[in-house]
Amino acid sequence: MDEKGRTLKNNNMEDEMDLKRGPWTAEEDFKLMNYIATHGEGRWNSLSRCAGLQRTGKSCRLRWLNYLRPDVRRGNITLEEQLLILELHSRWGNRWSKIAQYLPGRTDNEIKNYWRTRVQKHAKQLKCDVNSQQFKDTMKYLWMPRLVERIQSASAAATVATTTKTTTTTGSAATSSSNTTSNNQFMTYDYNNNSMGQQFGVVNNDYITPDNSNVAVSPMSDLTEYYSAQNTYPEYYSGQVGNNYYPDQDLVVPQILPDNYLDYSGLLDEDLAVMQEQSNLNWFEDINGATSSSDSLWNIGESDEDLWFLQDQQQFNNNGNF
DNA sequence: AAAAAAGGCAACCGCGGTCAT
DNA sequence: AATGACCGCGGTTGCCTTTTT
Repeated sequence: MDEKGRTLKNNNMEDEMDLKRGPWTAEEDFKLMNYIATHGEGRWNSLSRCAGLQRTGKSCRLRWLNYLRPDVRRGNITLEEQLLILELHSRWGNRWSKIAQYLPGRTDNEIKNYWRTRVQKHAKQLKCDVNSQQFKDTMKYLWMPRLVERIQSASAAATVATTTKTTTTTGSAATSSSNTTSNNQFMTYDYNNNSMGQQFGVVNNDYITPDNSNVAVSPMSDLTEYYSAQNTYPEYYSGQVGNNYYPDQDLVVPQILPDNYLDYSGLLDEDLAVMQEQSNLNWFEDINGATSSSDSLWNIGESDEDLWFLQDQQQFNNNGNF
């Protein structure tokens, strides 16, 4: 027993025997999947025994939830998912399980790993703590808006492709048309009007269901689904005249404003000024200096993802604004 | 080409909460 | 009410792969 009275060793006789640890074999996976297919999940310790597995119940549960479950989503974290993770983490911190509820098919483990590898890497490159205000500001004012931009342009490109494919218009006409009339205008991030919060940052429980155990994983992200929802539920959106969309005046979402709505509307020039003053801009200067030195941190594994960051920082240095 | 370092990720561990007896 | 088993969460570890030197 430990100091709190808990048993340190599991009393179950089965667990006294040699239990297998480490990576799962295909045969073990097969046993586990087969058993769950016929008997369902839960009661993991007895499940493990009955399935003929020399594993702890915990191990079986983990293997099932993080890997074998049919609705586990594979592949890279999408831009939309990245945006959601950053946003939800800013709100809830390391509540991985809670965050994972809003990313169907993604496990808390995966999100946690994403955070630890990708996000903390950026913090490291900026030579600041991942929990510091400085880094939070970087995420909020640089990273997330940039993600929105990238989502927007990717979406626009997809629309162009679709339009070109399904109409007989010329390529240039199709491009021009889609740039001004597609749903993607909804995604427009207006740096001057600072209206991002009204266009993204909305996690709508109507569209992102925490209980995804029986929901087929859509190839389309939930965020995208939400954005396109303005067509399905036009009553939530008003004031759109023709194809002209004016973010600040037109979007009306009070009825569905969710609990976890993240308000970016307060992002004003004054806020930026305060932010800059508080951080004394030292980190921007550091970045600027680093770019011209041979051991620039931006040279570390320079991918597209890292480059945009550099570009934004430089733009800020040059203009003093975004 | 080989060694070292870093990255990525699956799996494990301890803890606290809940449930069943 | 007390106890032990189970469950789920968040932190951490360790191994395999990839990148860098």
